[in-house]
Amino acid sequence: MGLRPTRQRVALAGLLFRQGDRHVSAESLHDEVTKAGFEVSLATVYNTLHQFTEAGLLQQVVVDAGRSYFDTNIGDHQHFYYADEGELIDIPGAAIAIAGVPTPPKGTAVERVDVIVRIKRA
Amino acid sequence: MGLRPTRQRVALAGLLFRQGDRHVSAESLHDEVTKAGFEVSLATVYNTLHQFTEAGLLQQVVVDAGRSYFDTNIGDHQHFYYADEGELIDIPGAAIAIAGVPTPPKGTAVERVDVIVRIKRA
DNA sequence: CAATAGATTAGAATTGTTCTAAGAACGGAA
DNA sequence: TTCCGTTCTTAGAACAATTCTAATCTATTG
Ligand SMILES: [Mn+2]
Ligand SMILES: [Mn+2]
Ligand SMILES: [Zn+2]
Ligand SMILES: [Zn+2]
Repeated sequence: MGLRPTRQRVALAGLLFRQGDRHVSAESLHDEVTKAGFEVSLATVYNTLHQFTEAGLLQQVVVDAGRSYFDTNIGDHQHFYYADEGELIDIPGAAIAIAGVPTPPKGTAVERVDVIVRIKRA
Repeated sequence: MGLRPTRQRVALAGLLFRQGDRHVSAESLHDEVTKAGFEVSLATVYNTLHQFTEAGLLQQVVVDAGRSYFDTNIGDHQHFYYADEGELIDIPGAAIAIAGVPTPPKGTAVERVDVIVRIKRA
């Protein structure tokens, strides 16, 4: 699965990786690439985000039923999720310590431990 | 918001709370209630699951883009998620210890900390 | 320069979820 | 007990997020 540097993929990669760490939804990235003057369908944005994820360039973070983000920060870290604003905020991996994860069921291995700290207007 | 014991709600509550702890999707519960001989629309199953959640009888667990479960175990606990089988397995709350959650942004407070241990065929 | 295999794209289809408005149940007044 | 305003309930329709599929494009090989 060699990813060719097509017009669509180059445009999306440019937006995703130019600046620092980003949390984007498929929809928001599609808006962005469209406003930047490129013609890319939303389906292609999804395809590309999944391909980049599979290639290890992105991480997918699922926060709500029917709402997921793609994260350019692929290092070990966790998230605050502020549902009122639909906003994801990074928590450095070093900050949170998770102890006591039990042995997973036979025949399986731990792939990733996701922590979402749900926050609310106080 | 007094919930009336309607035919639909009584049927759903019966299925949800008869046996031990359960993780159901709206779709799977709808199948179940239909097979049990009741006529309840899928929209009503969603309504009811959300009402029960708001009433503190259920917890919603979001695992994948477009896949969420409702959990009759409302105590403090966490989950293994076995994506290959779409299966959620409880981890007792006492097992996992989470330390070092940073202070949330000003004006917000922590509502809940969700931990999902994603497991894979080894 | 074919011919072929593999990759790409986006429209269409599907899935999961929420909204809305018509009807049903309730409670108070007469 | 009947009427009536109010609140609650339900499910069809609408919507939103995501995935599928097949037509098209690209690369590779002879
Ligand atoms: Mn989105
Ligand atoms: Mn479902
Ligand atoms: Zn992040
Ligand atoms: Zn559970």
